[in-house]
Amino acid sequence: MSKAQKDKSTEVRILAAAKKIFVLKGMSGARMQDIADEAGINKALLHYYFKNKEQLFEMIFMEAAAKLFPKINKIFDGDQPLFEKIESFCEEYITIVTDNPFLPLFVINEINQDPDYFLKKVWAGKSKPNPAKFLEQIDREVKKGTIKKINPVHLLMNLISMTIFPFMGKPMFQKNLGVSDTQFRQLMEQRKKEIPAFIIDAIKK
Amino acid sequence: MSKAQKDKSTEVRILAAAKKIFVLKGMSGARMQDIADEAGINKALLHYYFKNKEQLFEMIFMEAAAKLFPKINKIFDGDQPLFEKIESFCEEYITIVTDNPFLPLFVINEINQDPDYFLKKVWAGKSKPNPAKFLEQIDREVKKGTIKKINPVHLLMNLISMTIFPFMGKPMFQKNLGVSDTQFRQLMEQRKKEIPAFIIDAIKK
DNA sequence: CGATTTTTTAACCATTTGGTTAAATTTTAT
DNA sequence: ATAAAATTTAACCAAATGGTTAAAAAATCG
Repeated sequence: MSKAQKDKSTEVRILAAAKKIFVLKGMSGARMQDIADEAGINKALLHYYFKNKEQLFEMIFMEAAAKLFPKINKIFDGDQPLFEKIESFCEEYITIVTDNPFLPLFVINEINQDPDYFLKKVWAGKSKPNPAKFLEQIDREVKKGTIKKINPVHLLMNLISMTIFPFMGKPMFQKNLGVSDTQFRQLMEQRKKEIPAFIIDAIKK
Repeated sequence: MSKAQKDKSTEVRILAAAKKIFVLKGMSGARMQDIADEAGINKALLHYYFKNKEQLFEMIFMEAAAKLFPKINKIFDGDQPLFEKIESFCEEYITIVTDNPFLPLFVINEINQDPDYFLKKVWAGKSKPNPAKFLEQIDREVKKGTIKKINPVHLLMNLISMTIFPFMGKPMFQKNLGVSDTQFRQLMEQRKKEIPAFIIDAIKK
């Protein structure tokens, strides 16, 4: 059992352990025994708390999705000016993901495994991202002449890519650039300002 | 048909099938039976050609890595001016990945599973990316005053993120933006020019 | 044709894995 | 103290899975 977990309640410990293992290994790579070990309990007790792997996985996945998406939606759907929206998105998203660095790859993987399951289960109802408003906002700024002519979809992709990808490519970047964990953290912290500045430089007239 | 060609045709079918399954499901999610089915043969023959899953996986992974990395290295290491390098990278990389859309997620996943294995096996020797030259080149341009002041690492991350991520997030983007496969292909084609233009707008003085 | 190689069939094995069970033990709360 | 709940132990099961085997059948080639 990892010492960070020994004082928590059993159910919380299991969920934390499951999150760690699932997020690290994915649904098919995760072993119930690994989760039990990580939680410092045995398999029997694990099944005493959670019926089966699928149910446990779904809880973890939902929690992950719930952590990643609603805040984005709120920003995209909000009434801030475009540049402020971009700043808010980077700020909030990088903050979340810095504390949960493996979530993006985990979620992207599971979406790729079964896009429809994801659509049905996670985006059932209100939590579904609605980038329409954000896209229209970009379009309006283009037509007003405030920013350069750009396809809003590309701008959206650029924003999301620059914000998310470095976390998924962390080991690659680290091995390649010789960056320590602390340095990586600092880089991501910088990107909260760096990305908005970069984008605004790219599109402002 | 000669003996060697006969061998090769079945072997090639197996490799193609293995690539499809591994890249879709990952190492732990892939089933040998699925690969055999996909290749239109039986499990016995599959093991007649390939000793075990690990060996097969390694061949596929190496092939994938060999497809993705050496070309990048050549561009980063080349003698083109900075802006041309950025253009070449986007052009060539998007071309490769358009024909192998699942490779990036596959490779990123396996790197995350075991960064050191990757380092040792794939980047053993010359094929290891060496972004140093590219980074220094950016630094020189900054000092020359040709481009705005920017941390070269952030610029590199931005370039790679914008180029690679949309392929990994394809299902997400498609579900969210209502984009068909053809439209997605067109978008990626556009990004060959869009990303360099975006970056150059962001950094040029 | 006859020898060799490829492929199938079909059974089989060992291990892993998700999951169960029942009894015993420990902890917690009343 | 005692009942209830939490936890362990340890064995077990069934299905999935990677891998093997031997013999037969089909294709290939000299």
